[in-house]
Amino acid sequence: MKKLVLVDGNSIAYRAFFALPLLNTDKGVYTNAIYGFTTMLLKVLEEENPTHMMVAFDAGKTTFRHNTYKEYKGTRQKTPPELSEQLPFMRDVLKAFNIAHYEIENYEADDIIGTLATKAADSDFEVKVYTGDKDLLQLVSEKVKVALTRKGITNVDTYDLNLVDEKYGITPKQIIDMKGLMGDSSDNIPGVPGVGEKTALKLLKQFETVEGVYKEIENVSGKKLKEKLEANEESAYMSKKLATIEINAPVDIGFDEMKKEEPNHEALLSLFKELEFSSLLDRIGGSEIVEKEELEDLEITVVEEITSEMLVSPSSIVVEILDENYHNADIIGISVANKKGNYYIPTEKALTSDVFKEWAADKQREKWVIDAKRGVVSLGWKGIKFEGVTFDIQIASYLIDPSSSSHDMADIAKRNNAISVETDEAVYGKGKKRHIPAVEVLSQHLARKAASISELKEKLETELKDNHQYELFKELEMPLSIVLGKMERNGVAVDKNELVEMGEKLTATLKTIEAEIHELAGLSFNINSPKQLGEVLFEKLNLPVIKKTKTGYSTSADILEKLRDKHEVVEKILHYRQLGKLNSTYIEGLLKVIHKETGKIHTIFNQALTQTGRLSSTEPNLQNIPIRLEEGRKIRHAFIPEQSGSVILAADYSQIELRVLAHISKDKNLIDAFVNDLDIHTKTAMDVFHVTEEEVTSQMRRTAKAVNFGIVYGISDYGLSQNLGITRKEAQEFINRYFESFPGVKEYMENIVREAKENGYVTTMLKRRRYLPEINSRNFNQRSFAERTAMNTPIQGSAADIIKKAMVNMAEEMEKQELKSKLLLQVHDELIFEVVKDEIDLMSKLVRDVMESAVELDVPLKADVEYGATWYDAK
DNA sequence: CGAGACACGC
DNA sequence: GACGTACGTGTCTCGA
Repeated sequence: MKKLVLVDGNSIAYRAFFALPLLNTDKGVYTNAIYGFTTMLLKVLEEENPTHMMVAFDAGKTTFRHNTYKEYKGTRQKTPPELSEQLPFMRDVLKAFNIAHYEIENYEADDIIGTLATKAADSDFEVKVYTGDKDLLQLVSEKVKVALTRKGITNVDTYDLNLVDEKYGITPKQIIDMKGLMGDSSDNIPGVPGVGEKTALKLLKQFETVEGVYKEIENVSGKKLKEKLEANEESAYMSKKLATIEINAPVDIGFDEMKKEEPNHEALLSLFKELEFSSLLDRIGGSEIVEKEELEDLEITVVEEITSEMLVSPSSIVVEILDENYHNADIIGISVANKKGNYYIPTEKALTSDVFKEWAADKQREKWVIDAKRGVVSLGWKGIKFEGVTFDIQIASYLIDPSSSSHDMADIAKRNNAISVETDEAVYGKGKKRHIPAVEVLSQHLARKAASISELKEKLETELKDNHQYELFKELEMPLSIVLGKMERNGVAVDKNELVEMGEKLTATLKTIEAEIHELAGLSFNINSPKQLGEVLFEKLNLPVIKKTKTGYSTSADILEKLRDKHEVVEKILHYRQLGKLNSTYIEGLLKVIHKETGKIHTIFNQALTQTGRLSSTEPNLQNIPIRLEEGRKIRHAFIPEQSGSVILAADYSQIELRVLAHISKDKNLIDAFVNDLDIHTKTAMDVFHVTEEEVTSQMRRTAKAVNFGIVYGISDYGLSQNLGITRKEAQEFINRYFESFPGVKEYMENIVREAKENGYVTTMLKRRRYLPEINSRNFNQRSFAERTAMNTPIQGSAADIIKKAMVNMAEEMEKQELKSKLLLQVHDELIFEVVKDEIDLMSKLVRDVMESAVELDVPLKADVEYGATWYDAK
């Protein structure tokens, strides 16, 4: 069977351009549309495996349709130059793929496709059309299917006769009539004003065509509608004509010319390289070739015996661990680079060498590293002190631009044009294939890493200084990494039996609920499968479908919440979900990560990940232990002090983000509220609803709280509406009223967006930086998102700065006073300590003082301190 | 093995 | 005129 794939080139290019962020190459060539277009081609070739293929483009500005209606596409904005400059590259891509492309004066790509699809169907081809334009659905027939881009570019819905009927309830031919009636604003086709998709479909069901409507116009129900139709009869006929795809365009390309040939592999490789499509190079199997030609062996010494001459100051050092999790993991090799040379030290040699250990522990001998914490903690587990780290290139890279996809050595080296370092994945493999390579390979790899640290240290240091971030680096993040390392290494004690017991109870309850659900549903199924659950709820039990996801019915908690009183099984499912989450993530999850030797839990804080400057925590994530619902909160009973008699002390900042907002916006009203220590949500409610304190209802306070939440997290009117279960309009109204009450905040929001547009980035109080390239995007979504980010990042990021500062100050103070208490965890606005009995009073006061004085603001900082026998009791 | 749905914290 | 909307981590299912 012959199979012809026809692609609407302009339409796909447009979709790709607006769907993807504005990527560009080192040379400044924009590539997002080319990239999207290319991934789509790859996918089509893979999935369709066509015998014939052709991409049609529009030619010129005017077409025969302009003779009918000179305003055709009159409202369409000019193609942005960032996109038009990409179009020639797409033709290059097609050429390399050996795919035909075609255009004719006076006709649109649609018409070429329509003509060829019709011809091909007659010549026994199976035809598939790829486009982002719904108009093309009129071409669907027995032999012609239309793949319509859905979200992004590679995601498509394939329309055949059935699907068109299902979605619209009409035949493909009637699509034209639909457009005739409703028009198309994007093409500036007028249609009948006041008639939208719904009305058009209703009319077509009754009268079949535009002609049918007018023939029996007296039978149209609704006086207004009839009037509108009568007044715009001419427009309707013209619109139908405009929307009709020409199937007899003067196309002079034969099917022979569309035969799909093998791609020109070399041309593709060089093109992808030029465009910097590294992930696509992988897909066409070109990455090995690329890397090999770059690497030249570095001169290294494999160390037999460590001498102090090798370990001069400063030295760059790499302590390599295969495992992502470095707690008590094997060190597979160590490399050192300095002015004496590049050294590879086999692990055993290093760990048993007194020279090495002495050097490592010597604060005076400078070390430059990548991911200091990783080295310090892993050597710590081996009983080796590692001090004197003055430069961590990972943290530097993160501070310079947190948005970089990763801050590992291969990445940093590549970004900064340093000597090339292979990716860990290329050297070690991934998944099952991960392994330690031969020593020649390993030593090269590690030596290259160490050498690139030396090579780049100064460059990044200068960049930090230029950005006024050196203090942030040197005085905050570097010392913080040591503090975090100690917290991780120390770990948190847990009551294993408590967890096991809770788990047993949960498992039993879950079994009961499961049985009840199966009983109520009348069949046994996997409640954890949203797919099966959806089928049971919406097909078997016929509950109303509120929302669909792209794979089926949505069964998320907020949807189930709305179905609560429709069927008693819903409540049970919600409960089952809640307990299931507790059991699998928290009980079983935590039991799994209890360390075999220490019996404690050792998380890893990622200090170089979030875009705002917050930390994150993994394996396990100790920043999302339940607290909101009592059943989950009980998990905190299992977090206990290591030493008997000690307590868990939790200190959290009260409203730190809103206080930061008051400070940076200088809003008088907000500053007053905090200076007078008011309940901020009540105060907001009073202002937004124009009521006195006594008149504030709990509902009002709840709304005000959600508004404050929205301000802090940078959510949109939509987000707020979802949160409160109100309409978007109402949400916008609340936001407006908020800004009326806090005009300084509004001014700040406007200024920060302007600043972001001018600089391309925003900063926090301590000069943390976040770039927002999308702030000037023409894509509404991307731009709006960047604008909200501009407003939010200084707030959330400054709060992160402040608590980090408090942590560093606290560690310093505790060391100075030689306290035995320990910092265990940080949860964004909260610090958790283990406090020995005779330090309770001292620590309670000290923690509060240190947190509240971490920085000086226009409003007071407030920290609440609580302690108890377990984390649960520290409330 | 990766993507998607879902749920937890701030 | 629609777009599809806080972040980060982890678990489970499901289809390739």
